[in-house]
Amino acid sequence: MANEKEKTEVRREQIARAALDVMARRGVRGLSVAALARSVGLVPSAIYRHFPSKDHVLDLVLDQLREHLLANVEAVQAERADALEALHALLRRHVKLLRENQAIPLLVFSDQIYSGRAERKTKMHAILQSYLAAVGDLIRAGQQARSIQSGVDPAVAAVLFLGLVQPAAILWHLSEGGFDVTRQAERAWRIFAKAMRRP
Amino acid sequence: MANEKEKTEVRREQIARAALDVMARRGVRGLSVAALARSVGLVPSAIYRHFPSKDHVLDLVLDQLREHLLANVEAVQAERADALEALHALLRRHVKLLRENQAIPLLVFSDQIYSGRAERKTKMHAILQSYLAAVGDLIRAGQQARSIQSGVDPAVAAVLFLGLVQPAAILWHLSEGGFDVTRQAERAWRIFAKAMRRP
DNA sequence: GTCTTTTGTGAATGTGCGTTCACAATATAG
DNA sequence: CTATATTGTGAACGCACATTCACAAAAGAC
Repeated sequence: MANEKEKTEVRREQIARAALDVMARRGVRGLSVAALARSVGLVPSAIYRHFPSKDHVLDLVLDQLREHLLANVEAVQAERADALEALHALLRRHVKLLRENQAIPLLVFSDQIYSGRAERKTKMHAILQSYLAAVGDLIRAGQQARSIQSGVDPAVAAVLFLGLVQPAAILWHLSEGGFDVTRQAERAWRIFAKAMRRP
Repeated sequence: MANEKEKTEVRREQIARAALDVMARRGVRGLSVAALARSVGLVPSAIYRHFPSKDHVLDLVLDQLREHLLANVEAVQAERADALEALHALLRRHVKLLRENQAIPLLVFSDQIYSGRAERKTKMHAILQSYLAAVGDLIRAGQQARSIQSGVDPAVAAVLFLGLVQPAAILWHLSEGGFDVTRQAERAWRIFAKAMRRP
């Protein structure tokens, strides 16, 4: 079935990638070991050469997600001096990330997280926390640089920042791709920025 | 097992209620027919006296959700003249609804919706759409009454309104109830209202 | 080249769970 | 009070699916 043998490290990446693809097409529930293997061009049992269990595949996906999110934060910090502009750029990157990995919202909200092993719930929580902390720091920096109002609580605003995209992502899935997330995020940003910007 | 026989209409309500309870405790994946039956004090097969399938239980839960959401909108329309105050009251009711039915976010985001029968996904979409439409109408009314800025797109703001709560609800679940949704919603509202209110 | 390790295969196992069905108990109608 | 409909029970069926295992093939070491 496999065209050729591959090193485990290569396969692990392929499998994590395939997991996202399968979930994007068939939903989280549709991610069976069989479907996963088929998508990579392997036989179900071969998955276990590279992962001790299906759970560990999702763990790797989550690890990659965390790295991607934090890389986005670092990138916008490096390329934008103004905090509000950095946040705006981060929002665009966030939307791009979700558009290119449509399964992410499905996974993040899935009961694979909430009913699964407690460790995974903890891991997901940690990912969100570190992202929120980074966004909060960005906002705090903006307040010190006098470009963001000092009255807003950075932690509160960071959570609201997530809210600029989250409902839109849900709508995008419910509408089978008919809802324009990019447009919604851009317009919601204007509202958000209006309240954040210092007069 | 059952203390006594009950009419189907009573049982259906009990079962729908129990479904939310079980999901709140064990997650959506933990909602087995067995767990559901046990929670009502029945034997698994008895569920099928009142519902043709487990799917139909969730359908009823969704129907009740829609009614509850729309009832909230009508209530705040009746009790508040000012649109922004009505929206604020709606937010509080929304938070209360989620706090009293902790399983709602889990269900709404679950793959029971996204990987299940297409009809349920459609139904969920319709529920969200009608809620968003109602919120949009509220905002439009506020614009005509000159209490809300005319520059904002009501549809965009309605989606953002959902974003005031949605990430908070996720965090609440991830933190095992440690995150204060009410507080977050209240403070996020101030930011939101600042951008919406007419100067 | 031979030996060892790594990767892939196909069949089999076990389990959880939705659903069905024949039968029992209770309520309702006439 | 009797007949019928409604509701509840326990056992059994079947299916989807994660996981295991003995064996095969390719890669790497020496």
